[in-house]
Amino acid sequence: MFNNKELLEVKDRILKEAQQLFIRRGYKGTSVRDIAKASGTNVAMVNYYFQSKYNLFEIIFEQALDVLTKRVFETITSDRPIFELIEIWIHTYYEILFEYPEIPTFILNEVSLNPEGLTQRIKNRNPYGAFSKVAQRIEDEAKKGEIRETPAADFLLNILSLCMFPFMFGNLAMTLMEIPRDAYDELIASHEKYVIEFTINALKPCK
Amino acid sequence: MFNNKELLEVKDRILKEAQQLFIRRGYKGTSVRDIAKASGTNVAMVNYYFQSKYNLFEIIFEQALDVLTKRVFETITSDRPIFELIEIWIHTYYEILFEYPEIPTFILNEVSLNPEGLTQRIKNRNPYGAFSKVAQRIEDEAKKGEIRETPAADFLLNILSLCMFPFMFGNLAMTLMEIPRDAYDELIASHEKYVIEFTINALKPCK
DNA sequence: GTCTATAGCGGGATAGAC
DNA sequence: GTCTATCCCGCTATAGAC
Repeated sequence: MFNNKELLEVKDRILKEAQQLFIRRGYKGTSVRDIAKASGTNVAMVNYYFQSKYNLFEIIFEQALDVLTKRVFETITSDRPIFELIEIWIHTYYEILFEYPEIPTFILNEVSLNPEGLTQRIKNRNPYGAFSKVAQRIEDEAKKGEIRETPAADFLLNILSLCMFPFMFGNLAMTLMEIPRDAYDELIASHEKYVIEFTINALKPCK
Repeated sequence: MFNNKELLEVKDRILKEAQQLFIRRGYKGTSVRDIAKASGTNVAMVNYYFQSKYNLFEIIFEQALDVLTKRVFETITSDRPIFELIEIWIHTYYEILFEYPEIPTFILNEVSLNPEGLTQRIKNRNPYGAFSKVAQRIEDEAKKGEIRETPAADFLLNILSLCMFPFMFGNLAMTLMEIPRDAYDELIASHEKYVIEFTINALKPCK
């Protein structure tokens, strides 16, 4: 509901269009004028509701962090069998990124352009909590002989790499291969299965 | 040699500082005034030698592409044994990115902000040539039973993911873990070894 | 709450003196 | 080749009428 632009309150229309523009064109590449025009209002309204461009940007940035972290944190702290957990973990990332493919590029890029201002916002979410639980899990499974000896931090980084990079590479890949969005989506969907298989093969001991 | 700023010609000083600034702050985040000041000259000189900001940017962008592609293309078309080739392939990426860690973020970000203008420049390099040779190689080795059945495109994407993402993630990781550049460099160096092991384990059939 | 008008700054580019 | 001065534009933010 409320897909109709006209039915949304001005404030929400601004938020919605700001999200599109900031994520696609970045902070520097987006002007308050662009946001005002896209949401069918004017510059004064944007500042009336959000005080400043940067303040509006911070709200969008936090929303993007939510998308990338909330569901995944829930998923990886569950008590499923280890290979099932890994499969669902990867699948959750692909499902999220299928819907919001530009978010990893957006976040990493804005953080690298403005580290002082933005990293604290990520730290506030305490990502260590969720990840240390996974680390413990990996250690236990290795002791049981279910998986190979595996440094948890390196493994975590591999999962992030294998899930995020294909979407960050998407724009480039599509134009290089001269295929439209749909076709790349299909490639990505089959890539997900390969990534799961690849990861599980890498972890499984050869008995 | 010529490390001393004063000994370089004005044109080369501008190129050098423009590289730093464009790669670190992006096209939109860098002004011609910044470049002029950093190279100890003025705006008029930058335009005298390079006509426009965008023209100068294109030169820097091409240089960045060179860094990321030239050595790797040579490496992966060699006739080494397959596992040795994979090890050297990954190692080459890590060696390059150790020296220029910001380049993948820079390229992917600028392409996503300006796809029409920049992707043609990548296509011109004909990356298919090198990659199709690797694809053939993977197919042959799978037939011989040296490695598992492996879709070449997916495998290539995994290699890119596992090599590039850790550097793109670097800025964020460093501030999250509250460690300085040196410490992250050490983590990356040991991560390289894990990535090689991980990849080879994923490929090796369990005999 | 909404809008027009404008202040005030920083951007890219160039004219023209030397 | 080099530099100063300047044009003109687009940006963020706000004042003030309604």
